[in-house]
Amino acid sequence: MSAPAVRRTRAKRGSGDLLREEIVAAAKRLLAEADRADDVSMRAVADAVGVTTPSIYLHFADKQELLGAVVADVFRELDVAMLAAAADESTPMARLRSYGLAYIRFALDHREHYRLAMLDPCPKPNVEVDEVLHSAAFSHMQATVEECVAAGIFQGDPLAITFEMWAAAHGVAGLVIAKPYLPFGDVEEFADRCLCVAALGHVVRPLLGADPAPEAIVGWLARQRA
Amino acid sequence: MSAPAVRRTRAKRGSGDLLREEIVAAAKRLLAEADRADDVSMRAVADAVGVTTPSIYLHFADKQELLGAVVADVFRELDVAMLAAAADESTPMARLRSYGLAYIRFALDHREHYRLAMLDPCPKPNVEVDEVLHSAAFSHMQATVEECVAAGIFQGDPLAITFEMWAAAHGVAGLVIAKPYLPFGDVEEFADRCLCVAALGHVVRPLLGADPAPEAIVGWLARQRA
DNA sequence: GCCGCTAACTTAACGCCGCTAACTTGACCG
DNA sequence: CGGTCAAGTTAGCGGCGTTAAGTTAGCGGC
Repeated sequence: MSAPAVRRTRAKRGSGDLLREEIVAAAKRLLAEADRADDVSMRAVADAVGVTTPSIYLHFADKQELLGAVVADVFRELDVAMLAAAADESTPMARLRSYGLAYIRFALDHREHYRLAMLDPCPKPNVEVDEVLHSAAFSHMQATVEECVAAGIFQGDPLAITFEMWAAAHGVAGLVIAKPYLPFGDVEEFADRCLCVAALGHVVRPLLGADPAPEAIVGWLARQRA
Repeated sequence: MSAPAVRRTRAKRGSGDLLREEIVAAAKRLLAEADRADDVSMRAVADAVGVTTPSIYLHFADKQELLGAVVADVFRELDVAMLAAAADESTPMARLRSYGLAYIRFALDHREHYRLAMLDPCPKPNVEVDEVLHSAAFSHMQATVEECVAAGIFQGDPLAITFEMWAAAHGVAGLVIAKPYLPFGDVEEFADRCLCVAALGHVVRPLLGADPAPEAIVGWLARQRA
């Protein structure tokens, strides 16, 4: 296992970026196999590519940057997954639900990548990952929230509402990833309930005034029942 | 800094547990100062206590167990904080809100500890931490949710609802910890909105039937306005 | 009073890690 | 054909978690 699996042939003069892609690919594979990020060492990645460790540093400043590139690469698929999930939905609310479910499913299908992207210490914010997340998950969510606002289903600042929906989805993903042994029951249903509750909350809140106190909620409920 | 700060005197025959507490205390302090868990090394902890590194392994199997003990220790305060926050609230809904806000505030005030407890890889689930979390945060939440169900404010399985509320609170905490530079605005208000929306969602959901489809929600809203 | 036992440590070291400095090789250009 | 410089390599530093084996100090028993 420690012997260099296969010695690559040196890259042609012009293109050292070739190696860069090979490194990312190898790291991506190793990260998917391992279940902890620090089990993937620079030495292991180099070995998988068939190159010595310091060569990696010709293409990435440090390990964080390499992992950032890997995670960004994985999360580019999220865009596709979310669009595909919502392709058949015709109403904004249905799309919002599909987006949320797809987001959570993606997170659970790529736990280590999600952890690196969304659950890790952030000495310096990982620009590449954040860009991908923004352009994929976030922008779809935001656009759909804006549709909901335009349709009068939601009221308020779309950006704030998007963050709130994101927090709801992230909460489900994070909780299930961190504590998978808790009795959530079927995870997909759990996720659906959480998202549904969040969406419902946003729908109802305007009916109660801007910032409803707990008592106001109970009072409203009583009037509803009457 | 590398010289042993102060050499402790050897513990008496009966009580080696004395050192255990000193180690936890030192690790707790170092962890609060550092802002990444792996910046706290076993060597640094040993040095702070005034002992050599292997001595730690007389009391803890490995680093994870030590950090687990530290985190559990910190989270014992969460119980107090949550009770204090809700002390003046007289209705279940108000308590639920206070609990949630206190939980999020605690998480943000102890980011690294919260990360270790709730955002980290879980090769083996950290029993001690989970016990503390369960006996503090979770049991209060659950009891209050049960009150809400008893009062007819919520409907459904209290355990499931508690998990859903926990996911909401965890989502806010996790998102703000991971991406503090995003424009959430005032964090306390953001948290309050998220929790309010989740609670509202749970209040309203029974009015729409068991598992409302997106269109059902929109339809219900239209009827409400009429 | 000293003796052996063992709890409470220490010393020394292993193998891994991320990362760097300094050297070598080989493809291309004139 | 020889110089240049990108694309690697070899060697190694300091730090990490962890372990094996040795040492020291308190305490019960004779």
